[in-house]
Amino acid sequence: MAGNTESERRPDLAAMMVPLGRALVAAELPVLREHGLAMWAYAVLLGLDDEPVHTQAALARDIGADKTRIIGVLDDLEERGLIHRQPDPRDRRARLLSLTAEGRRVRDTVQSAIQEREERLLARLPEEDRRGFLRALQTLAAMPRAEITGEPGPS
Amino acid sequence: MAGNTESERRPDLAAMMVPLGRALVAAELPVLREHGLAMWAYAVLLGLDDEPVHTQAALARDIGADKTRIIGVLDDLEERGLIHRQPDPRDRRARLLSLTAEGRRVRDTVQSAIQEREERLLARLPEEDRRGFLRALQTLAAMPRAEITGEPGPS
DNA sequence: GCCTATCGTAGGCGAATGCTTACGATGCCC
DNA sequence: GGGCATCGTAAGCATTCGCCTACGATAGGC
Repeated sequence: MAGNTESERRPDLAAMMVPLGRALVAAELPVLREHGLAMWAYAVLLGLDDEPVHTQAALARDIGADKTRIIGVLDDLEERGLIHRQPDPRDRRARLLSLTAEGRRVRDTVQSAIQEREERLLARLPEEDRRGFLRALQTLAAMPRAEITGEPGPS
Repeated sequence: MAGNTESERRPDLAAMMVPLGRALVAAELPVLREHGLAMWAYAVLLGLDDEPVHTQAALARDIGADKTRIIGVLDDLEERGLIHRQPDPRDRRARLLSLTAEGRRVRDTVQSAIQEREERLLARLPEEDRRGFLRALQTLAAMPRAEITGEPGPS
């Protein structure tokens, strides 16, 4: 056993990760619905988080959406006063995107509610596992996709 | 700040887990295609893993698929000699499902290739994080879905 | 024996998604 | 100032997925 510390058979990472992800999303949905947000709308609020400016195309890329598919989402969020969408004076093709104060408030409220649920879940893990889990997850999530797929990527 | 060891802002679990899951699936696809397997077919091979017997409906439930949607997959796998599908003598409505020797071989080959890639990825994590990550992931993945969503479940 | 439920199979519907094309407005390189 | 690229917008297309209905065969309770 000495050199074989973790040779226990385990399921594939994806086989665990994907259903878990689905379940976590399902857990988010009621919270989002309470605030009248769809998943993509929430993703937009999160994507606008720190970035002060943005162009719609860049935002779409960031949150893994299609450029043409978030337009309706942005329309809705703008109408509800959660985001600003002003023409960029320096590039009149682009629209500057930012959260309104209300948008920030909604994002914080929703994210707090969601993460509170998540913390309740994480609390059931042993302390050491939880820390490693969160650190590893953040590390992996921050990796460029090409490093995970092993592809050479779009050279 | 003493009692606040991990208060660093972190993304939502789902926001990390879902894209990561997608990337891991994308990493699996070339391997699967090499062996002529679609994702659902691989899921079936994995689902038949240890269970000696099965009914198609139970298998579908296990791998999170629709009862009516894996029929074609099973047809194909049977035709290729990777699974057995015999009528159950004790319940002539049902079909007993099992892996053939060849099916087991393919499953092992593919899974080894997949997990080898995964190990290369995991190797980039610090040892302690990796252990906690894998343990926590297995714990969470083994939880019934209702415990994650927080729903009372289908009582 | 009847009634109800389950199994496998077939087909279809509606929503979501990724991808593509097109178009007018605009910016940038040279 | 001409050519090319990018931005936002609109529309369409093919695929996938979850879900639902239906149907014949069969089990099982009573």
